[in-house]
Amino acid sequence: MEMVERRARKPPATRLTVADWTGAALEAMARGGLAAVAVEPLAAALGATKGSFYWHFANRDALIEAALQRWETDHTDAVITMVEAEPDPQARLRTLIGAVIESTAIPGADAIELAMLATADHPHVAPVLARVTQRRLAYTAQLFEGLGLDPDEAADRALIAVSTYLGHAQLAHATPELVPGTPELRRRYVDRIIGLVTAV
Amino acid sequence: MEMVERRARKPPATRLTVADWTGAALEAMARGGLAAVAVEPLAAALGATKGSFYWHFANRDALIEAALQRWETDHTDAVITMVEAEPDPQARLRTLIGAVIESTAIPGADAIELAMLATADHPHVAPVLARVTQRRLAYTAQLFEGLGLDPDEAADRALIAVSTYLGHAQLAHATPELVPGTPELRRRYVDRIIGLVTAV
DNA sequence: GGCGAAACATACGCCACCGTATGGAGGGGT
DNA sequence: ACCCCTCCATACGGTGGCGTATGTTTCGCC
Repeated sequence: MEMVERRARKPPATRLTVADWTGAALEAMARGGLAAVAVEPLAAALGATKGSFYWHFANRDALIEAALQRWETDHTDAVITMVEAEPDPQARLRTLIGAVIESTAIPGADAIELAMLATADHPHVAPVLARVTQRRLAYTAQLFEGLGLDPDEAADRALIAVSTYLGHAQLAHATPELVPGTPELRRRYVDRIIGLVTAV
Repeated sequence: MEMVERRARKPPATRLTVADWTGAALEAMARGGLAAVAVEPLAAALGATKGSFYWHFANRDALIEAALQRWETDHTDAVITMVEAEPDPQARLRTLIGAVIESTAIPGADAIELAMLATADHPHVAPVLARVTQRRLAYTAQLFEGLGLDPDEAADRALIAVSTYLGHAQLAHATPELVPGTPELRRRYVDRIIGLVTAV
């Protein structure tokens, strides 16, 4: 979430940077998915033309690759570092699950991630998705091991927990009316998830 | 899964029906998502031209609507009727979860559903998705109530169960290497899911 | 203050797809 | 046998996006 901010933002009237393009690409992806990462619309949104774009990038694919890479580095461990502030594994797990469930409640928060899941087949998306998921699973399993579970059981529960998050994100996006809508309901819901997923 | 089979299939050499077009649309959707439901490619795949298509349908949107409606009716309660064969609620829940998890292991089985989730914003997709999800949640909650849980708790657990399925389907599609790969591992995994989700 | 390169605009050809217009084939009914 | 209505092919114009080619500005720098 860095802010390079070379000059003005909306009507640049000045030169654009690679970060401007990747940033616009990620915004477009959040709104309309990978298909919305199109050169000419992005140029229009930035107040420029394709001439600018094709100086900074070889083609559309290069932009996609750069944007995804930026997302991965910007995004990785954003939650985890927050969770690590908690003392014991139990509290960490609650913070983690609470945070990710709550994130699905604020509209557009997981838009890029949902867009990537929607385009998981894409050759540039797949490896990013695999790495992020792998990291999440490993970290979550580690939390469960901290609760005293053996590695097998911890791995399975991590898979269940991550699946539950992904499915909830999907539901919150596709059918928000079928998902706990108030903070209190969500709190109760998170409590029940934790209760089930940490059951002895 | 009916087979109308008017005449020959691949090189029709005869007239096409609405079902031919919606069927081809669903196949294309399973392979390439909603974006792959394109008139001219479909016509080529059916050995016809656009002239045929625009006689049966007003436009591409009408085809999408018809295909989605067909999917919803063909698809609804396919699993549920199988589950209803089981005697007690406990066995029903196991059959249900086992079946849906196993379905994510056979490639392309949930392709259309994943494609719909990937395009949940589409005005024709959203209501279909909402209805199907609503039915699933209601049925799953009913199963949990059959186990003696009060409605609130049953609803929450149904949401958790459905979310877990959706997330698992997502993972199995995006990163199949991170998901239980053998029938034995999946059996153990399903057992653990059931153990957690039915915990007292 | 002029020069060269970096950054951008303009204009073009191309492709894939949508939708329309219009002209046939082909089979049923009488 | 004819006709008509169903079904389909052909041909066309239009749109949106990709990539290239080639000017044009703007800046750093000496």
